[in-house]
Amino acid sequence: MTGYQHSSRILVALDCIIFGFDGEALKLLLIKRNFDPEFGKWSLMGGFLNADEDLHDAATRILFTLTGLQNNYLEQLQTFGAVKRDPVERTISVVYYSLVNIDDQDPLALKTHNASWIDLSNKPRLIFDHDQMVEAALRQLRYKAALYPIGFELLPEKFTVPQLQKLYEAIYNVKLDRRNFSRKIMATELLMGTGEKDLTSVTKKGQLFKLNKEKYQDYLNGYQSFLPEFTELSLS
Amino acid sequence: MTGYQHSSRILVALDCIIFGFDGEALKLLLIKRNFDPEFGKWSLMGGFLNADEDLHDAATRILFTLTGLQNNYLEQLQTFGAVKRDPVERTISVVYYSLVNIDDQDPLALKTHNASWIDLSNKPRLIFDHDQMVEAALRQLRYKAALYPIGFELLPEKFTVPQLQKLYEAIYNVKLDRRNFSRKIMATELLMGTGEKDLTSVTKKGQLFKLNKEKYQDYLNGYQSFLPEFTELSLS
DNA sequence: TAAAAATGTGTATGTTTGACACATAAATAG
DNA sequence: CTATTTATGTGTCAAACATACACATTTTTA
Repeated sequence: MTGYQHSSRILVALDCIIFGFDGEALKLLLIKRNFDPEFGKWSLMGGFLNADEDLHDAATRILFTLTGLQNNYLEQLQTFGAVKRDPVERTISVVYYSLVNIDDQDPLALKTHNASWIDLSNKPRLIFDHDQMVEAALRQLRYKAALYPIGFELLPEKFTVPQLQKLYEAIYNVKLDRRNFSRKIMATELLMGTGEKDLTSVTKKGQLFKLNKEKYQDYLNGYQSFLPEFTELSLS
Repeated sequence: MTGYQHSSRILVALDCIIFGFDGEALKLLLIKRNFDPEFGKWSLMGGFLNADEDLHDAATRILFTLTGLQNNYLEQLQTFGAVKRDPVERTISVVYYSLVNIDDQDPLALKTHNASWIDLSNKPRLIFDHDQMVEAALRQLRYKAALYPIGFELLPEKFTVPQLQKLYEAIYNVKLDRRNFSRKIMATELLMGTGEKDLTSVTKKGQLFKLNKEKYQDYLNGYQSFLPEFTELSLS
């Protein structure tokens, strides 16, 4: 609601949780701060909302600054607004999370911002309430990836079924049965065979697939759900 | 992220989507504005964030102002931040949604604010981007009610199984099979029989149940999901 | 070249969902 | 007050799905 007598104006920040996948584990793009406040500590990438900028545009800008990427999956997560969350000044932070292909981003931009990809399992303590943000983002990723096939945003354009399985095992931190997983994925009709084989990766077997874009859109639009039984794994 | 050179401070509003259930249909508590701007039009209840106030506390305050209720289910939904969403001044709005027992609230507070319960199906056009907010809230309610038994927040303390079924039919806008629904609900072990029968409502039959608080907590904590097959209905 | 590991396809079993039958209790119409 | 209609409570069955596991083939490694 708006239009009431104005209360005080408040600083609006954005923070981005950036997920990647290296074939084995889920990774986060984190910053070792070479600026104040909290110099030397780890944090998420963030920035402030400009007065003439849409919220989503601001998130896109911040993501672009760090990765050089522009067309990634980017979704608003939640807004954190405890009074003392930032000890320096009262600031609320609108948090976004993004899924990127870890191989695509700009290494120079990473170096400039002193950023690196960290295994989720090795995550250092982050400043302020950033740990809570990451926790919430992981929960949201787990929920969303169960109903929509957004996991593909973390993979290269072409990938094998076992690669995809490893991704889902990393997201949900479970071991899955190869045969059942394959059958289920194939039933979605989301994959199109390329005829090629994977010659690049360490494991040089397995047929390469890519996404069927139309089917993919159908799933994103919610005409059917992706792996609904995974919602069970999304809880807690 | 915080601690960068400050950009401009921005007005932070909150808007509340308040859901109720009258035994037949899902309802929204809406305001016919008797103040500017947009005098005479319908909107959500809202207000501004104070500088010394946690975000969630502000939402609680706004909900209390309108309903006189304090311990309702209240969850943050999303933050709306398009530059021109409020034509008067740049304002971002953090949106919360709440589930209340429609019989519990303070009729005086409603009158004071010119608020009334409106059937979701009869919702008038709302100001600004409030229609989008309602749409997002309904989607979130549908998702959440599938995995967690939060629907009970909309019912009185004691209720019958058919009442509960009507609620879920209203939330998901579907017709459900009485026998299958009953079986499934009973399997959750969430209901405790009171031995009483419903003598108050129009329909004077059916055993009255109340929530098993411990089981309820287990479900809220995500140790198991509530009606997972409903996630299918949450999509789109 | 042989052994080990990863891959692709297939089958059987238990559980869950969704469609439907029947009996009983309560409300309504005459 | 009684008959009819409506709402409620419990049960059964078949189809769909999830899970567990077997086997043959290909690729990698020793």
